[in-house]
Amino acid sequence: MQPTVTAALTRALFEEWAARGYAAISLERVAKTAGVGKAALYRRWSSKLAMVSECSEQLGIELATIPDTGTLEGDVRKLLGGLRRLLRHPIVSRILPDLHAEMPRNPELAQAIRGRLQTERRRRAATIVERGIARGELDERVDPELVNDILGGVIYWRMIVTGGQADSRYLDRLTRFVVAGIREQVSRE
Amino acid sequence: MQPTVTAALTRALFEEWAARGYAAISLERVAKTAGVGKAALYRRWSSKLAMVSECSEQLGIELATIPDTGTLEGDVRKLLGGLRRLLRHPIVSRILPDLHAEMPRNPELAQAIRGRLQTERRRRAATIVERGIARGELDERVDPELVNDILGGVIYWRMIVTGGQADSRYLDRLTRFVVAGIREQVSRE
DNA sequence: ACCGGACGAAACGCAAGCGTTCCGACGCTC
DNA sequence: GAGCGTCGGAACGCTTGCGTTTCGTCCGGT
Repeated sequence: MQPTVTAALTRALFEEWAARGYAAISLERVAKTAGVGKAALYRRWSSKLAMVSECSEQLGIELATIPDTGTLEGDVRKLLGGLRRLLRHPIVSRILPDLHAEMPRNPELAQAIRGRLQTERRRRAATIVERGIARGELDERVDPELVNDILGGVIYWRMIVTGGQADSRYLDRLTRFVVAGIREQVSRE
Repeated sequence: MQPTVTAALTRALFEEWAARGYAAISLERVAKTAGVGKAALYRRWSSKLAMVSECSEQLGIELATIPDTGTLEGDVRKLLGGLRRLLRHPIVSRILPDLHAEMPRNPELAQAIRGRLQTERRRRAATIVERGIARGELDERVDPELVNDILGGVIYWRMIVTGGQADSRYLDRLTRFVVAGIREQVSRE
């Protein structure tokens, strides 16, 4: 098993996925793109689902932990900046919506993804909220789940769904929006 | 051209779309589901793309205008409630993410969708903001675009991407969050 | 120098689905 | 009641892609 061949196949899979969409992935084209025979592919994975499931797990790994900037607003801005960088990636930006569309139809895939990407994301939102509480910036009743939805949802919607861009000015406004919302969420309850 | 046949084909297309995903739509199955010969289908649409493009335009029509509740908070809550009802629809909730994944790969489809759904959505967000300004609840510098992203993005993310549910309590908190954010957005600029 | 495993390439049988064509049946209009 | 258009159903040739198999080759270990 040559590792270079495995790497070439994995990279080719993501290219094919981004270009054609999940359902239209052809392992024939993947092998050809990788400059590899089909036999080498089937020696590693038994089917399309097996290959996709295993390779998908590499998607969310690069998400670094959020550095502590000292303020809630700084942390939020930093997180949004990281998300923007991720969603700008030409491969990721095409694969993510495809993945989300496929998950309800493919329980095995859904389990692999939810177990990895989303747990990680939730953890990061929780970290930010906890820091805010520890600093005294936030009431302890703030719901990390809602904060997580807002941090992820708005920028995902903006960049992926509507195809709009998110410049620094946009991120700044969004940051202020989110911070104000987090504070207000509890102060009136 | 029997209208009942056209209706049966259209309905069958959406069922097939929701069940299999855009790329895996089979017009053979669509015709069979509709209880119709393939000839009847191809007498109406020249290809899969033609059928999907035309039928897609029926998706966003039902979006009613937002009733004026008298307060910004009431309007926002009403809009979110309507979105929740839409996103709970079993067919819509499956087709929408599939559509968003397919749009970057299919310019013709993208144009049809962006021209209909998104323009309509933007208009509704703008209406709410304008009412808020007219009532004196909002500063006139509020950016309707950002408001639109937040209204649509968070609940879409919550219900479609993460597969979570949005109960009334969640919508109430989200409403407070959004209203607070809208106000704060400008007051500090 | 030899031997075995992984390699690229090509062909296999099979299934699905495209868009087309032909058929006989049914219903409406004149 | 004769004629025309649409209907459902079936088959057509064609392409794509699956997963398998068979080659001959190349490279690394002993």
